[in-house]
Amino acid sequence: MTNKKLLLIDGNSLAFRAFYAMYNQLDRMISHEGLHTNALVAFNNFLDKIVDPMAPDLALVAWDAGSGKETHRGKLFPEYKDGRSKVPEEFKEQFPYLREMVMLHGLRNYEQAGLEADDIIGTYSRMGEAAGYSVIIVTGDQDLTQLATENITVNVTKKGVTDIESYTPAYIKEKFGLTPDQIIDKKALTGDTSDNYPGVTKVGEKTALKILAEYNNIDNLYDNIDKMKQSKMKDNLINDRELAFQARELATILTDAKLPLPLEEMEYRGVDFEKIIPFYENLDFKQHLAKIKALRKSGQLENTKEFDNGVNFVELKENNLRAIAMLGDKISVHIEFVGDNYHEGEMIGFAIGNPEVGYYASRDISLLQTEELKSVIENDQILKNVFNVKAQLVLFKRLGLALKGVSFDFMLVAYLLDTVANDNVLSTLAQRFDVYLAPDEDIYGKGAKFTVPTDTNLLLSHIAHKADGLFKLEKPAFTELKQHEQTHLYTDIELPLAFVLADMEYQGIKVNPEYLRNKGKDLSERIADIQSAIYIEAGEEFNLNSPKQLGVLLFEKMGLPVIKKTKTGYSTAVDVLEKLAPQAPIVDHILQYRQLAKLKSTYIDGLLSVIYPKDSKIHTRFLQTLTQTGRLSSVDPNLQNIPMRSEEGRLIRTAFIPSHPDWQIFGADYSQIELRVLAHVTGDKNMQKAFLNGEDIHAETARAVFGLADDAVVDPLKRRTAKAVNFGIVYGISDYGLANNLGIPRAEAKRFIDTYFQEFPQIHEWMNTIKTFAHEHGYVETIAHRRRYLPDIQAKNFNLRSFAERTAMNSPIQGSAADIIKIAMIKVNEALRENNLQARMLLQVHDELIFETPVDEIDELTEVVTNVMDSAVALDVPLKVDAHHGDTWYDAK
DNA sequence: AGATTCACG
DNA sequence: ACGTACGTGAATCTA
Repeated sequence: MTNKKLLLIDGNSLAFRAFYAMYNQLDRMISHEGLHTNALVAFNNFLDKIVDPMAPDLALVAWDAGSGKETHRGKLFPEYKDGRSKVPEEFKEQFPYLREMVMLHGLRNYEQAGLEADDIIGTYSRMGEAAGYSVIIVTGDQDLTQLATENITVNVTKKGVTDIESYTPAYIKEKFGLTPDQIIDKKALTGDTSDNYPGVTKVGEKTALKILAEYNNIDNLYDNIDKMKQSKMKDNLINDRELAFQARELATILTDAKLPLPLEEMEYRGVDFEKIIPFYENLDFKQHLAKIKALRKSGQLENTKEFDNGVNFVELKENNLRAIAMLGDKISVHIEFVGDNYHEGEMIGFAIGNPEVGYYASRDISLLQTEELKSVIENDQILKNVFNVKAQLVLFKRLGLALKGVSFDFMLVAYLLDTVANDNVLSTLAQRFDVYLAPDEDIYGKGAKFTVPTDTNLLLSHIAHKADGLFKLEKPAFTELKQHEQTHLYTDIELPLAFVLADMEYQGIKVNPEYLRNKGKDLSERIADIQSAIYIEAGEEFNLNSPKQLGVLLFEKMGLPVIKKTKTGYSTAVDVLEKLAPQAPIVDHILQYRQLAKLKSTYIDGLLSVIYPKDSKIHTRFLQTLTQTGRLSSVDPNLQNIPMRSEEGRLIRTAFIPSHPDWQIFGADYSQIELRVLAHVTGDKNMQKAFLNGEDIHAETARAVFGLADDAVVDPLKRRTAKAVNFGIVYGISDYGLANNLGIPRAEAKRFIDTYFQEFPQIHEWMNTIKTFAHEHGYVETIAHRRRYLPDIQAKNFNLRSFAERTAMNSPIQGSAADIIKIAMIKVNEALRENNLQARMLLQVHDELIFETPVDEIDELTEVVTNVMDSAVALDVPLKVDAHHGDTWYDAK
């Protein structure tokens, strides 16, 4: 059905692009022999990513012979290519290697005296077309688009060498309104500065397109030039008539050159792995060598013609559904969906299977709902490998299925192994384990150009490869997990938590859009009022949302003192504006404007835009594998930063309501969890005693730091100061930071800290111990062995190193608190089920859990939730939980 | 795409 | 002497 393929590559223009695509790497990419390799690396990427997967039947890389002077164009026009800047030495030295690389990738090099690469390509493209081939041209030179026909596609690099724009006659028509032939006429009129031939004076691309739209070609143009209305352009056209016809000749690519090499001699042979290894070694292509090694190990290098033949898959159809039952008790499952948001992203295909039996894949998602598939998906005795279990759980829920038996989630394991290197992308995470999968970008393109391939084989092969990759990854990933002593963390915390989170997200939280809309109207009016007041006070209108324009007004026009600067100019952040407020009434108005504008755009408009009309609910996604500490984060929308601190903002919470009548919102939060964790992990007896006695910890800290009697009443300022010190300790204290926060001199801050450490000596000791541990091991751990690597702990740069040290102190605290609430969530969910409660957990906000519940369950729920939470993990200090409920989230306080 | 600002724990 | 408080996400402006 598909034609045989002839691939023609414009070697010079692509090599040139390759060189400049990685020009910024020039000094970094030097082989041990001192050879620059930037163009070689980029060209090799092009061959790996574009040519090898395409597997053409015939392939040729055409090169220019000599400087261009001896070519037929040079003879026509002696100044041809004069004035070209000299080819850089660093580029020239890579040329011989380029040709060898081409050969080792199984393509033929070709050049011929008197011809340029484009003439070779022009001629062979016509020969190939005549012989019935689909011809694919790849070049960096847009002029070659003149060669496009129904059977000849011209791919022109846009950026770098792998980002390509495909020119077909239809595309050229759409883009320029021209036929491929008219590309030549366009060039005749505009000329070519880089090849040093002029066209018609003052005619550029725009004018040329206009002329051609009217006259079709330059023959017709000059036949009718007398009838053209008098204009400067007409004079130019008449004066430069000769130049135009000369330019046309120069721009015309030969399609009938005499070329001795017959098509049959261009057979594409694929990569010669034997010979390319020493070649890569010589150039220090470490990445590529690793890739080959991995392929060889997995036995994929038997057949060198097919670069990628390791995964067998069969398209699943109605008539072979029965085969699924024969896969056995261990499989990979993967539903592929579009975008990040699995609540709404379109499911475009799936694969299921294992290396022993093979893989079954289909675009037809409804096949998953057949009895044959359902009985496998929902069977918890059939163990499954997946990537991102939470996403797969939600996708299956959307299909009415309950995925069970998941044992290996590569995304979760990879995150636990190294939060720093984690980018949540299967193909890149797999590389760390020497498993090579095509990046999604290679299959779908990226950004606005994302498209699901129409080629079913290509799509299903990609998905099947993912499923297969999970099998290759399982063993090495689990081995490392065990070495880290993180098996418990994975099996008993993160994996079960994913199921809990999937339920919460899928359940969603109900929102009252009416409330938000009314609040929005109110805010709009008030924002408009404040805005006009500000404009009057400023004496001009400007963009209030622009810190830059605001800075000019406040600090230049009004001459207010500059308190803080940012990288780009004056800071206009709250703390700065608050200091300026007494000096000018406008500043206070700006602060009001900022607050209301934030509420309107982020919380009113933002939330309204993510309510699902179907159920009037918001379905956030909790990112389980993102933070460096083990906390969750929440996106689309973020429901972990709904306003609370200001009353005006807190009212937003009124919009969050139960999904049934006679239900309420219920919240339970840990009190001072991080300080309790601090008391536990440091073993500090004084702080532990405060918690064991149920003291107000900040007041107790104040008594210690200010040397007050045990029963002394603590005034609010001292308590506030002590609270800030406590926070500072948790954040990995420094006198500078504390001084800044409290607005006190550094020396005073230092005294607070010194006294604090005297009063809580084991905290001091622990801070030193943990920093030493980080220096020695390069990472720190939580109570559940959650690990955070700190590569900067050895940095020479003071800032980087200090930051790493503070992180070493903070992460075990913040991370252990995260461990605790995660364990609590799993246990709470179990307890709800065991107690036959209808209440549902909806949100987690780091130290609190939000539920919706029937009113008549509230007493029991309070009992169950607080008990489970405060006993989730046994620490050396008690955990305290407070619970609240009300008709809306706002009222649950 | 990066910087700034501000919302939360 | 150095000069940042820890962890996040969204909206907006600017280049």
